[in-house]
Amino acid sequence: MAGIEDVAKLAGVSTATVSRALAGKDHVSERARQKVEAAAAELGYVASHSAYTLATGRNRNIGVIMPYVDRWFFATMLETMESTLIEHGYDLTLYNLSGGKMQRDKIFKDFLGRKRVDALLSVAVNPSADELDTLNRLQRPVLGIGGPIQGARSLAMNDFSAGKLATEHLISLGHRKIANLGGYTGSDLEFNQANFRTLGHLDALKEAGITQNPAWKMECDYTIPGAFFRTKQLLGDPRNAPTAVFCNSDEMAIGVIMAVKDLGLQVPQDVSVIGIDNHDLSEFFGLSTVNQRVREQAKTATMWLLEILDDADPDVRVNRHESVEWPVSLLVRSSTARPATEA
Amino acid sequence: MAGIEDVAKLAGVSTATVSRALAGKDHVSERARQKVEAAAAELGYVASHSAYTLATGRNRNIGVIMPYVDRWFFATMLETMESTLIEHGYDLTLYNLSGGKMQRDKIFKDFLGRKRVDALLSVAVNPSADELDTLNRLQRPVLGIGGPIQGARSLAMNDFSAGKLATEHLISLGHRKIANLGGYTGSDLEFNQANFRTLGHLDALKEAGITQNPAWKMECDYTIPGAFFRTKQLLGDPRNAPTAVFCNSDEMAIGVIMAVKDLGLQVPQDVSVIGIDNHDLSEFFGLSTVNQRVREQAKTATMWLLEILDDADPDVRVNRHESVEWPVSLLVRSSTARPATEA
DNA sequence: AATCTTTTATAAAGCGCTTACATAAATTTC
DNA sequence: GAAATTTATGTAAGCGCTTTATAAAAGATT
Repeated sequence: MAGIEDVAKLAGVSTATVSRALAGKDHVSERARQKVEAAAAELGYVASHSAYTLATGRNRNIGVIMPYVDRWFFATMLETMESTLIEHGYDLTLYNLSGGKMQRDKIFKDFLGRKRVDALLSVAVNPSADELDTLNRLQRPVLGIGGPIQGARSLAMNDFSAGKLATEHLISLGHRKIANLGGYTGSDLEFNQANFRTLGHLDALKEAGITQNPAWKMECDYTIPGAFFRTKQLLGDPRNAPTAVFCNSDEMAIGVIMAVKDLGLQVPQDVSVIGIDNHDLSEFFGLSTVNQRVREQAKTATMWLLEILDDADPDVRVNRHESVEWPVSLLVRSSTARPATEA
Repeated sequence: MAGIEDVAKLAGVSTATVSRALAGKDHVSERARQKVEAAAAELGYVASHSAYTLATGRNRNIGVIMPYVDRWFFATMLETMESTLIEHGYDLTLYNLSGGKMQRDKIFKDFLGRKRVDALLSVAVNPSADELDTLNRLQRPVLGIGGPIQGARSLAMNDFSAGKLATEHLISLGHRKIANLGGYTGSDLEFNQANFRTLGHLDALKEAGITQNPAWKMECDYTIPGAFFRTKQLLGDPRNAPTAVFCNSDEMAIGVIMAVKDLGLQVPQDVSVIGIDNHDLSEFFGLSTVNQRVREQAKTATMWLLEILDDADPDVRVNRHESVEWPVSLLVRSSTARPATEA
């Protein structure tokens, strides 16, 4: 494979000139630049990335760390981040935490320390104290998205407010009997940022003076089947059924809609359903939701990180806690309406 | 940040010993190894990856190139590949082609040439002649999965056989009126390997002596909503409706099931439905399908690539065309049954 | 024509590791 | 116990680029 010396020889200049010409820098005559470009093209030369990195200290590579990749929210985030990064000349190295504790440890201990990435995009991960320490030791910008990261910047929607917004919509329609499908509250590492949406929900109920039936606050695994079976359970006894369900995610809301239909009931006539996310399938299901514009969010975060990286001022690149709240909005479709009992 | 010299100084040995000790190589005394390990731990030292790469020529990094990431098949492949790679000490760099033609060109022209990856896992991509050329010039192992790659190894199921298998199942149940939801056949770059499943379907019909109503061979975009609306169309006229639908993917099959229910009909009593994939949601929908065990497939391919990379014989690492067929099997659940008209 | 600027090109010094080769220490063999 | 062998350690030469200091060429100024 051709190296910089081959190009220099063919173009009849020094390697320094080749380097400058190809990097688009000053102090290269037009004539030399053309010769170099022609030679590089002829040899199919592309500068070795590791040599570039070793010489400059720059990787042009961003690490993305997320707890799953085969879920809509994460896959969508990832796809948008990748496109944005490629467009700006950056590679994306994926670190996926779904492989269990040992793998998670390996990623934090061995991989992140290798100085292979210029910065880190951390999507909805909840690092432990040790992991936080590793992150800080990296001395590289870290940007949290989909949830805050201690001691680092973050861009995330306010899960509490989003949950409150959704529930307030239901209340404003006249619903008083409102169920919630939320998340597990297991170990710290498993803690899901989205669980805060339930807190917002509860706050909205409290402000409206509504006392909730404890059976209507259900834990669920954020999947369609999970929500489906929970709903069957929830609506099993018609005398004690809610008139509306707020789900912490659209995927669960879709499961709820399916279950309602399966029971021979109708959405929104018999049960109103609202979720959070604006999932790609939500429009199809006519689901009312809180739109968190995942793609724009991912793009904005990625661009922000790139700006931080480009900043000449090293002080700016030092991490500081600087949370930016990503605005969300209610998106009313056809899955929510006034409760029938009110009519 | 600590470098190898710092560790050497602290441990009271030379950098060569540090390198050998940390790489777990021979010719290091137990005493020295322990001193080095202690020093490395104290300083939080991890070898710089670019220096390692420059010195050894190895990246310990695999490129994964795929047309989408926010679809179940691809996201699942990706997640499994990542876990498998991390487990074996490799990073994963993602190249996603969904960003359009310009981005695709950029990836092939600029990124792949950077010698940043040791090998490439190409998931269901159909490279053009030029792109194939780039791939070959890389002089790195390439393994196709989810579809063959010219001049390279591949591990993939036989889409033709899978389509045939699914349709034969329907025929063996007594169905003669069978529709198919398949893919677009647009430009070469957009060509979807999964479209071959339709060819297998047609072959099965032909062998059974069935002449298909041309209106029952429908193009569809491999999504749930797409299949939903196609099905409404297909079953709109009951006098001219098929008794079974074979879908090139489970996602479409799910859309079909929803549409059938929405029309007040039942699966499988009124319409049998079968797909291909064994999507995570297929069990929930009771969908009969051709199981292609995506996770095992991804893991097998990744391990194979790693073995090729580990092989001392450089001849083995040279690419050759060596297609391995991934076996699939029929998985009958409750969405297929004998046609009612036969009873 | 001689001097001073400005522009363009080069030589060479790293970047932080690995590893072949050289050397020293420990072990075995006669 | 000396020679031969094995094992441990160190020295230094790369790996393939970028970039700083330096020199050469070209232009501008007297």
